[in-house]
Amino acid sequence: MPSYQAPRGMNDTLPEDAALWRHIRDTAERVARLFDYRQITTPIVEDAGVFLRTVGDESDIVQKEMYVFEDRGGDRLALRPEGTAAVCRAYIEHGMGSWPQPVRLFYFGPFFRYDRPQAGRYRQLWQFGAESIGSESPAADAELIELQHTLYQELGLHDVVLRVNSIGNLESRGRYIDALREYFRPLVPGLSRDSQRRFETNLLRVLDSKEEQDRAAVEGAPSILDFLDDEDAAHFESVKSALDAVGIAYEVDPYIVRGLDYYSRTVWEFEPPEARGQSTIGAGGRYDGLIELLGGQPTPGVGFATGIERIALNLKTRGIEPPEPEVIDVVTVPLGEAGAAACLRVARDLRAAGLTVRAGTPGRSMKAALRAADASGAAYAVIIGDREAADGVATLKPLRGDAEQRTVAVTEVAEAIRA
RNA sequence: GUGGGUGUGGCCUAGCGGUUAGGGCGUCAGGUUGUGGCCCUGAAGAUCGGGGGUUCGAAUCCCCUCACCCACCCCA
Repeated sequence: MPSYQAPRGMNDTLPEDAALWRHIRDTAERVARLFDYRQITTPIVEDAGVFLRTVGDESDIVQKEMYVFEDRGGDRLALRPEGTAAVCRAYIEHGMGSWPQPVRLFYFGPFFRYDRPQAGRYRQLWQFGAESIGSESPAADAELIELQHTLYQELGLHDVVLRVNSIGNLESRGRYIDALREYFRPLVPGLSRDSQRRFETNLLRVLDSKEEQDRAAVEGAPSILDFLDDEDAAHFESVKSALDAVGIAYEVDPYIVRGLDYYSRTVWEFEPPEARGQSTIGAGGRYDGLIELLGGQPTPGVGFATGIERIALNLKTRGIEPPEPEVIDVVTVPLGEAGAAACLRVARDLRAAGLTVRAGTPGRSMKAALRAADASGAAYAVIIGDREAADGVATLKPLRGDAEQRTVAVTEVAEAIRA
């Protein structure tokens, strides 16, 4: 019988990565609080309609990446592929429209996409996201971008590049796509094979082509920014001004196209420099029509999501370590029966004093026990054999530096370590 | 979903038709009487991802399958 493996595209996060993950999560939550965003936790499963209605029938997420199943009661449920639609569902369900607007929310949790796995792309992925719902103001867009930017700065990802764009509203986007099609149509024979296919299946993706032979055609293509109406253009200008005001560097990239249908106006993404492949570390945008699609009152919103695995990957490649790695203060070395009992009592007292204590395994030789204690990285070994136990003392042995070991009363080990 | 690459004890890896499948790291034990880090010795641990086939003989060749990686697609 073959032994079990984790499901494809899903990973165990091992203890060695726990501190890094905790650091990312703590930083994200702390930064979110600095902007007065409050946490919302929604179920991992939603009615499939929440995503089917909002993400876009044409999108890959709906077409082929969603885990959908029927429960025993016959309801069609989906493992959530993204956070925004679920948060909006909660906004409507809990009447947040009558809260002070905008409602600022953040979340942290697992999401699921039935993709073909690749480095940085998983079937279960963790995201941190923030949403500001109820404000049409460009100030909200800029606030989210600033929040996200602050997060990366706090984590030490100083070199990530911010690219922003405006994709206007549905009508102007439609006009743009028509114009783009007309522009490329005569050029199709000269395009790469991939781009010829994209011309038919996903026109906007032609703009993303990395093929050298497409470059001239792509560079001459019309820009969506020239198709924005006055209001959308003014909105985008205000977002950029706000970013300028707080000194956040960005690059306007008219070729950014967010994957989800519900986006309008501002869209953005953060990427490591020189990155290829599954490299986008986090992305966001405005989704003014989304709440209405879910049956709520017309309500504007804007938000972003960032991938925890991709952040972790980038921190690792830059050699950034969590500030507080897991440390052991003390390892006990119990020798003999009386020593073992005394060790248990001392360990309990040390833990009560807030020290991390690894209980040494009784029955090992002292040499073996001390080898293990040393390898653990602990600062001290507390040795209690029957000899010490009889006298009510412990041998406190510093494992780092060159201080001498000393004998202290079992009741005073914590004080001795603190001193 | 499409195309390509990889897969040897927990980790890294040698071997690429006939080896008791070798090494390093790690783990455990020991180097005399209760004291670690270096060093030394020993042990456990691999049906060579899984299944099938070719062959007198396969980790080594072929097929299928699974997983990971890369590109596409798409995206966090």
